[in-house]
Amino acid sequence: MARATDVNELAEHPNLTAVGLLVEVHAGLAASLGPSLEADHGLPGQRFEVLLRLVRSPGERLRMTDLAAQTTLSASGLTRVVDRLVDEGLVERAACPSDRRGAYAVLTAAGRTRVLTAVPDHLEQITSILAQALSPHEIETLSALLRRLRDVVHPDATRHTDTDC
Amino acid sequence: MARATDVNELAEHPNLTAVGLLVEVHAGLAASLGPSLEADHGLPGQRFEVLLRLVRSPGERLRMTDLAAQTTLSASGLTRVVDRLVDEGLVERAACPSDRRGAYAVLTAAGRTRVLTAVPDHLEQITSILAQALSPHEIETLSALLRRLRDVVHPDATRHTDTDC
DNA sequence: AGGTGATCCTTGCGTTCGCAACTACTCCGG
DNA sequence: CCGGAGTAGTTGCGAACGCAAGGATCACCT
Repeated sequence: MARATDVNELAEHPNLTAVGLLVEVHAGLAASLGPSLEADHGLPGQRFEVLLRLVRSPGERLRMTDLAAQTTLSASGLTRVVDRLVDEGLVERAACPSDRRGAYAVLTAAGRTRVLTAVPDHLEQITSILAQALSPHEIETLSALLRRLRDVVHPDATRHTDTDC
Repeated sequence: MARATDVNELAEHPNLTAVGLLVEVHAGLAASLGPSLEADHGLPGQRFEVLLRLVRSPGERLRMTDLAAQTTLSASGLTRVVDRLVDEGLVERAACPSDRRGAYAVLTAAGRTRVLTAVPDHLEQITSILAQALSPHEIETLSALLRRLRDVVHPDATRHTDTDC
C-alpha cells in the first residue's frame, strides 16, 4: 500500500473525473464559441446570455433579481452587464409600478434584432460541434442527465415565470 | 408563421438547451464547491486545479505550457497562478536543463500535503452532490458523453505525458 | 557560422467579476 | 401610525483573467 497508490486512487476517482470533464468541456466550448460570437455580433458571453433570457421572456422584460438567478451572474455583476447593454442601446431599464425598489431590464428593438441575428449563427456552431461528438439521441441523454444535475445544484433556475406587475 | 414562433423555435432548440444546461451546471458546481474548498483549504478553483495536475504528474512537476494546456488557463493566467502558489510555498519553479527557455512548476512538500488534504473533502462534496442527482451508472454514462465532447473541443488535454528531460 | 522564424514564458494594460457596504423601499407586528 | 427586519438594486474595492507585446532561446536551413 504505497502512498502513491492512494494519491492516484483519489485523484482518479470516477466522480472527480466526471467533474473535471465537465469543467474542461465548459472551458473548451467557451473558447470555441465565445470569440466568434463576440467578433461577429459584439456579444461576449454574459451579454448574450442576458439577451437570450430577455427575448424568451414575456414582454421581453425581466426583473434584475430574476435575471441574476437565471444567469451565472451575481446581482452586482448583472447590474454592470445591464449597464453595458444600456450603453449599447440594446436594453433599457424600466421602473416596476408595484415595487419602487425594483427595476426591469427591457429589450429594445435594437437588442431584439441583435440577438435574433446572433442566435442562428451561434446555434449553427453549437450544432456543428455537438454533431462531431454525439448523435442526436446521445445529446438528448446528455441533456437529461445534466438537467437532473442542474436541479440539484441550482434549483431556482426555472422559476419566476410569473410576472405580477 | 408568426415571428414569435421562430424565436422560440430557435431559442429552445435542443442543442442550445444542452449547452445552456452545461453552463448552468458548471456555474452551480463552482458555486457549491468553490467556497468550501477555499475556506477550508485556502485553494480557490484554479489553484486547486493546478495542484491536482501536478500531484498526478511524474516527478510532481510539469512544464508551464503543458500545465496551461491541461487547465482552463491561458499561458499568462497560468504564470500568475503559479506566482501565487510560489508565494504560498506550495510550488517551486525549476529550470529545464534541455531548454533554457522552459520552466517547470514543481510541487513542494507543503504543496503535496495541502492538496492531499483537500482532495478527500472535495471528493466527498462532489460525491454527495452527484449521488443526489444520478446513479453510479448514470455518472459513468455522463462521463463517457462528456469525454467524447471534450475530445472534440479540446483534443490536447490528455497528451504530453512524456517528460523528456 | 549566421540568420530567420517559431516557441516559452513573462509583463503592461484594460476588462470583468464578486463581496461587502450602502441607499431606498416594502412588509409586518404592536 | 411607527419602528425594525428584510429585500432590490447599485457602488467601492480588490482580485483575477486574457490579449498583445516583449525578451530570451531554440531549430532549421543555407
